[in-house]
Amino acid sequence: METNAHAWKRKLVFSQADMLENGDKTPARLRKESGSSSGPGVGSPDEGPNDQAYSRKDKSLGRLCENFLNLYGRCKDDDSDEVCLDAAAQKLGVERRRIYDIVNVLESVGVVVRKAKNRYTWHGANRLEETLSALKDAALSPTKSCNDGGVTDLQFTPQNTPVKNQESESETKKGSGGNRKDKSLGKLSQRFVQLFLTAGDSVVSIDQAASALLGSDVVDVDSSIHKTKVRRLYDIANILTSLSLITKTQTSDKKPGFRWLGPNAANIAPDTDETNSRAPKARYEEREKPVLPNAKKRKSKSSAVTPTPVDLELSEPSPTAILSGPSQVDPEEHAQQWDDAMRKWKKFMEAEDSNCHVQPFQQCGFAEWASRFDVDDYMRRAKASGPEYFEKAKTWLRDFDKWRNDPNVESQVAAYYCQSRNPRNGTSVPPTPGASAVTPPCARPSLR
DNA sequence: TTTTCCCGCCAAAAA
DNA sequence: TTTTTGGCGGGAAAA
Repeated sequence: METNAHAWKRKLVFSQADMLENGDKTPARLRKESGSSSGPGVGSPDEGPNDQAYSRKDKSLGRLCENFLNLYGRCKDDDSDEVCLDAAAQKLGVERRRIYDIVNVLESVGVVVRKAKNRYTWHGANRLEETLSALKDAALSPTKSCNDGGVTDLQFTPQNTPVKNQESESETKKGSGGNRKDKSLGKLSQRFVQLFLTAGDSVVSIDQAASALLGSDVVDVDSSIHKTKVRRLYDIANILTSLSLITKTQTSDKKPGFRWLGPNAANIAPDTDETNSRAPKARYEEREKPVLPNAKKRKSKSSAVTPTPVDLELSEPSPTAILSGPSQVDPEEHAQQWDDAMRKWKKFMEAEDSNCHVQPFQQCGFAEWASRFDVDDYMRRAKASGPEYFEKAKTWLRDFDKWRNDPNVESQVAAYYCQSRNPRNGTSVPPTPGASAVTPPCARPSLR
């Protein structure tokens, strides 16, 4: 627990320091005098060589999203669930542009919903499954537009043009006629998620996803349109990763890819008309067409800001727990799921089949369980159950978090599996370099 | 070298 | 018109 708490604190303390340091509109990243990419160097001439130790991980969309979740996912009763983009940018110490990226992806899965200009409503995980269900439904019923049901428009243009035809090579030029919304990050995110929802638990490679989202007629992986799509997919993936909906992994041929960690796709019931009507209202609906002709160029008004220190006093909840908010699901129900997963795990251990693979991780249900476990709620209950329960729970949680947060957990699980199948020695050779054999944490102490 | 992805320009859309 | 939104791709950090 301590460790974990410290990790979170460290992360957040760093963010705060970072905010304070970069309060001006200039990114901490050093811009070369010789000029940035496009356009005149807008960078800051006064930026000295003194800001050293820049690490772009600390600026990543994923990290930023985590901070965003911390900020809005922990609302107490007296807090509003309204998200103001300006305030968010200010509190997080980033340019408004980055907030748009995050919010668009969050909106695509129903975590927030646009309420008005510059304002969103926070829904956390409340609508997640509904949204996923609607997305799955739309993916499976190509003739049905999600628009009808109120869920974020996706997969089809307002004219119901199938995705595959949306982007032909002719459309590659920026600003060219194609519907801008069709290329929006939010929509792309939904289509990306749909790939997982309809593909079972298989790994989706980034190239594969880019090709799928571009349409079957664009196959050249080196084309600029493909590269652009890949860039966007990384943006989206980082945000979805921080929501614990997906995790980075590799395909069988060592290509970068992602695996679904969210609610088990197989368990997400296709949307019915009835549920659809309750689906979150989101906004990629057709906006009124502007009557005005061209807009004007404008000098980039950096909305970055002088951040105000925000109270990010945290314990150590996981982003998923934050997202889930208080008591979404009975923790005892989760305990049951965990025990089931453990039982299945043991069965795998005893099975004759020694085909060493990561499947046990998925099939036992650990991934799903981990993504749904409400740490905050569980720990609250543990505390209420008495000091001895609380101590046990803390110990267990420390192990569990260590296990869960390890990026190599799948290969570790596989390693453990191999080890247990291999009686030759007690210290197995992990199948994946760098992975050490670990056991999943033992059964979670039951409360009262 | 390749992969990852931050960053901010600038155009579309909205007010 | 001004302001908000967000597509896009250069190019640098990280692997």
